[in-house]
Amino acid sequence: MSRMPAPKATPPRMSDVARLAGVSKMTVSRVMAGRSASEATRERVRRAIEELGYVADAAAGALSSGRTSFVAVLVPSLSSSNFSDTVSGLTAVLEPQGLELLIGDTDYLPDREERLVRQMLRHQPRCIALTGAQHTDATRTLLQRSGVPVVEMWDLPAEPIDMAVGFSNVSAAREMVRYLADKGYRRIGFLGGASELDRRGLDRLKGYQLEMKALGLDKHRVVRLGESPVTMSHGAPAMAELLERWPDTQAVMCVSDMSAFGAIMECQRRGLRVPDDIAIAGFGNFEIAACCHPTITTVSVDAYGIGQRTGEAIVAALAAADGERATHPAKTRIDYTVVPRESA
Amino acid sequence: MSRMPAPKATPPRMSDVARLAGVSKMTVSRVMAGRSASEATRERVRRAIEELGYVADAAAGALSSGRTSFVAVLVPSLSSSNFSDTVSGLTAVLEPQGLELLIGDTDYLPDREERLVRQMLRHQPRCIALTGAQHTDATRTLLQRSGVPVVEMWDLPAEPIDMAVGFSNVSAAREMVRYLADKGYRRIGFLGGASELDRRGLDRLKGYQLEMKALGLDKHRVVRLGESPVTMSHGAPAMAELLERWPDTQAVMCVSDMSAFGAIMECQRRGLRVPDDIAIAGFGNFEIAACCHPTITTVSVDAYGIGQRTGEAIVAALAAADGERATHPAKTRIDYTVVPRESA
DNA sequence: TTGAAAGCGTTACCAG
DNA sequence: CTGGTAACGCTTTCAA
Repeated sequence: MSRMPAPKATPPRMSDVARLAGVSKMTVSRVMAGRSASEATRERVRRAIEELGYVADAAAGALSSGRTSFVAVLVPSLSSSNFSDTVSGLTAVLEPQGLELLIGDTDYLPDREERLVRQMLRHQPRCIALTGAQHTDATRTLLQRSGVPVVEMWDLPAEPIDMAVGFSNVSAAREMVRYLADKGYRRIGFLGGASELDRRGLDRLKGYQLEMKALGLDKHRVVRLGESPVTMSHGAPAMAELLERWPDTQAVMCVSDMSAFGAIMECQRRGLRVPDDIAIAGFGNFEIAACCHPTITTVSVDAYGIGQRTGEAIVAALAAADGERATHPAKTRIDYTVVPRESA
Repeated sequence: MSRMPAPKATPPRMSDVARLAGVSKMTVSRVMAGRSASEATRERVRRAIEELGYVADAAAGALSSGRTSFVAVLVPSLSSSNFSDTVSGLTAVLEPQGLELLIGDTDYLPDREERLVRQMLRHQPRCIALTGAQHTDATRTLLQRSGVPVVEMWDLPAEPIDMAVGFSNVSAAREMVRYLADKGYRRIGFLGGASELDRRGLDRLKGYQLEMKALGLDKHRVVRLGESPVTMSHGAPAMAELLERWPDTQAVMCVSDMSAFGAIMECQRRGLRVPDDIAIAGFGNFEIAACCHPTITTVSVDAYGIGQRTGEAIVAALAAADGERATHPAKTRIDYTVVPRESA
């Protein structure tokens, strides 16, 4: 098989299509945009497009019309299933609107977020969706000046930059503590909240501490271990350390189902029965929580739904920018629920 | 907190920066590109940019220079950790080159891939990375005509469109069969390969069948269940069916660690010990395979490495396009290895 | 329903 | 080292 001599010449332009169809560029443009044109013309143009394999240049269109079809999304980690689910939810809502996602992975690093925001801004996105409410000052200034609508996801900051779609990680964690306390557990530990960069993890830790205190229980059985994103392998050593320091612990709450899974594995290795000898709870309702043995008691958060609602907020914001007096609430609260399973 | 009256006026342009710095647009352009300019001028321009919060318009730059900094990547599923790892590997190599990823999720649907390819082509990407070698005719034509270099990942087709970075899923599966046979297992089953759209899954099934036949063993203990992406929940019912139909099975090979995990859970539920009563092997070396109990014997594939090598292939292709006579092999073979663990 | 001309904001190219 | 001018490929706007 010989490599083709590259038919690269130069890709066809709209003017080429126009010439072949015997019409003006404008008519081609109109046909492509689905605007008024006689059926006959339309057909001729379509045929010319097909024959030449014409693909319109988005940059030229954007420059000329002054608007792109980009929506920027920044998540801390694409490999966390909850964030990729959020991206799926966003896609589901935005794609039918003809919007395209510009996806970025901040790796939980505020500086990286700043770099990415600057980079995406160069593409004139119609809207930007960020994860969390923690941003560098430069990022805030950048966003402010750009005038691009911003949605913050996965949290409910007191003062969103613009809009927010999420829930209180503090409250969610408190609810889990109450669930465990209701079950009769008193000596409850916490695994996670290690990274200062993962605000949501820290908030869950804070929720644990606040509620334990409110219940008059000891809130110091905390092992902060492992960087975000939280993976399964973090759970085992953290659990080991916790058992080392507080052997009489009755229940352990983990910052994520991932670490809860690792913790359970560690218990099995030590011959501890879950939940008979020690109860373990997770957070996030990842697939594994329902599949492993014992199944993991967790807090279920609709990650895909966060994406959908964010998508809706974006669509509303764009409509509003188009002058249509649409009002979208600045904050959209997402439900979460404690899901009782076998492990706690 | 009152909403700002939108300082949207109109974002600053390069000409605004030029005026404020007292130089021409061209000088601003040069400074931004890091090209020759006296230190004094450079500093004045930088200050003006800073003061105005100027962000260059990528579309205008692309139109003018005739080149973007986009690289398009299409994966079947962003929520599969192996593909998001590949994306990470790509990012690691391409970002330092000033290239930006345009990420798309085909959902294992060839038609969707075609739509996405067309959409990405509108943005004039410098290169396109696809997953697998199965594409619609229209997709191939589209790519061919565009003249954009293409890298196919995760497979090694006989005739790549342009370049390929991957491995033979057939061979990898055969190797796992040999491993199991060497361990003394004879009645070996296979779980997966259900979706006609997941070529890699089908290839693993084919590898199983070929090698079983080569070894003179019965290759019919196959349960094809569950659509791609393969999730944990697919494993349990598939395992149940297999045990129902062939109760004397000694070992089971799964199309993915995800289904292997589900299968193991099903065994535990039935009181079957793994591997004493039945051995189970996975594919992919996902994190769970090393963390669960028993740990899962699997085929390790360097997903991140596929991304890196693809990134390198892309960089080479771009250099070649720039006239630099760089030669990059059309096919890059990625290693895989059977990882013996507890489950088989 | 269709067409011609005028830009959109940047960079390439050539002068100075 | 710096500046003017002419594109880049499309859509807007205005006429016909």
